[in-house]
Amino acid sequence: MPPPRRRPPSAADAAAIRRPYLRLVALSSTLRHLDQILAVSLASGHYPLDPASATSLLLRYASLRAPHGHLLRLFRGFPRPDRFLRNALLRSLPSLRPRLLFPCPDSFSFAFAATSLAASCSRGGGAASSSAARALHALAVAAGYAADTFVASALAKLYFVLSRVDHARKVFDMVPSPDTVLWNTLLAGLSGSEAVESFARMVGDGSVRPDATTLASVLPAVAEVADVTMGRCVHSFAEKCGLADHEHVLTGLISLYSKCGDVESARCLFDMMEKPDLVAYNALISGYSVNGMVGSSVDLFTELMTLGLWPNSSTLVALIPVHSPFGHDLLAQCLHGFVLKSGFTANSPVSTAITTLHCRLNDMESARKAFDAMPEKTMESWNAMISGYAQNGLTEMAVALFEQMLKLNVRPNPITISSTLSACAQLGALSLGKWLHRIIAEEDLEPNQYSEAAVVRQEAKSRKLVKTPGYTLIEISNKPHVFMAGDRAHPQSEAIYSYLEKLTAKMIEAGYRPETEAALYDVEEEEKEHMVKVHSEKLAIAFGLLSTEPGTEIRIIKNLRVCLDCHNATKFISKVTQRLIVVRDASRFHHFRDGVCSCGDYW
DNA sequence: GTAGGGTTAG
Repeated sequence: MPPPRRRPPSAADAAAIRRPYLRLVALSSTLRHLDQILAVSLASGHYPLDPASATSLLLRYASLRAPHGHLLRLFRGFPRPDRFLRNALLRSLPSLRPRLLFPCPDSFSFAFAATSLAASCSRGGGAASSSAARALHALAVAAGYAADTFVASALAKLYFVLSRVDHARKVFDMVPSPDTVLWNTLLAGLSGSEAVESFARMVGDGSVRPDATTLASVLPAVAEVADVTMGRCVHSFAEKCGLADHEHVLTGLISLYSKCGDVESARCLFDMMEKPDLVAYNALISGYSVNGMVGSSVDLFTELMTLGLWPNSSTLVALIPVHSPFGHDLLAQCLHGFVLKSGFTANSPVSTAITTLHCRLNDMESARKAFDAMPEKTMESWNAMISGYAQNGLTEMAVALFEQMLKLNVRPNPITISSTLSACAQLGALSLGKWLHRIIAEEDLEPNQYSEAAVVRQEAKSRKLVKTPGYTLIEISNKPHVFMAGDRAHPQSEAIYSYLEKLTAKMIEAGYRPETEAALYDVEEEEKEHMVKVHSEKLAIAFGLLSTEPGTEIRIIKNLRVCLDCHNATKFISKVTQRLIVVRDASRFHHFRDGVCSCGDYW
């Protein structure tokens, strides 16, 4: 029997089914549900749908991540789309379709257009996106939407994504009465003192109320520029506003206190959280790591894994102890193993941290493996590997990698250049060094900026009220031991000094002559101290020799640059004791073996 | 039937 003929639906029919239809669409939780609704509409002669139903169907498809082709086909099924439907498609597609703006774009159109352009830019759009952004901005201004806070915040965000802070500020300045969201956009986009100043302006202005997003946006900037006192001020401000319990604000505060070195306060806030999420865990893990508490950081990592939270790249970058003064061979292997197994190898920041870690442990083969495994190397990746080679005395490898970088048309930055220059100097590769200087002069790598940087560093140093005291760290059976110059605080102090005395006699026999004070030049604070004081490196090495079996490698870490006399003495110590001694000082690694140092006496 | 802003790593 043929199916009964249906009469076409009247306007009254359409209105009657719209409400349950919209409800049905809103309740659908899978693409399959939506497909079924669509199929029923077609079969029952209700297609094409009215624009309102079509809009909700399209947005629901988009929110369930339907393929973009599907969204486009759906859209094209409506011969006369209204502005709602056009706006819905503009919002749902991942890159800007300027044609959808016309005719008669409204404030929704501009806000959606800016948002989709920003999304495509953050996925790696280049210079073309910048001109598209300016064109969109000009259209919005011409259409009279420059003062609309919704349009302005979307446009400002777009410019921030494109790193055009100047344009973003202009967008903000065009709005006579910015609302909280627009202020928040500005605060989130600016960094450091600029953000802090704008925050002060916002609060001082008094016309808008800061909310949790305001604080969450400004806290990273406060942490960047401020000391712990200002951090506490912002914290009490948050408390006064009743915003200090908000999860994101708490996370920002945890990060702030961690960066100021107050890990205890950070932990307190973390413990206040009802159910800390991954971001909160990451903030505290990072806090522990940068403050040298690698054990606590690993414990917290274990805790989050036990809770079934899966780490992301930030977790691993925070966890990998590239700042720790100690070597962590076993931890390095574990973490590298985890990165390999969990598929983070392709993540550049993670693999760069792994590269740096291996370089610091002088395991250049593993470092190179991690480096080579990165499908997309960032500037940081190149710099990590090049400076790793340079610091470990593999100067030719450093220069070769630098050349490879240039061949691949990757532009070096000042850090790359200075690492390579230091390698050239060690190699005595004068012509290559000169060539590099020419590159510096030819490319918006002004040689001045290097000398300026040096002046700034010097300035900062001389202004410091308390100079960093020199110390040396040595780890024996997983326990750290710290020595200062002339230190007698160590429980085995007596044994260390008497051993050092005997050792010095042997060294003198082998030809060692202690340097006199006059021979020292350009030295760090500790070296200026009176020569009768025994430098911390010598104490740490003597302790290491005493505490380990013959033949064991000695590995020490000095926070300042190793002095001329200690460098010379260590050469003799390696010879008379037949030990490999690895010293990491403030600028590089030194491998002392049989009276010779890998740095070739250049450091 | 449609909007804009956020916390963590380097």
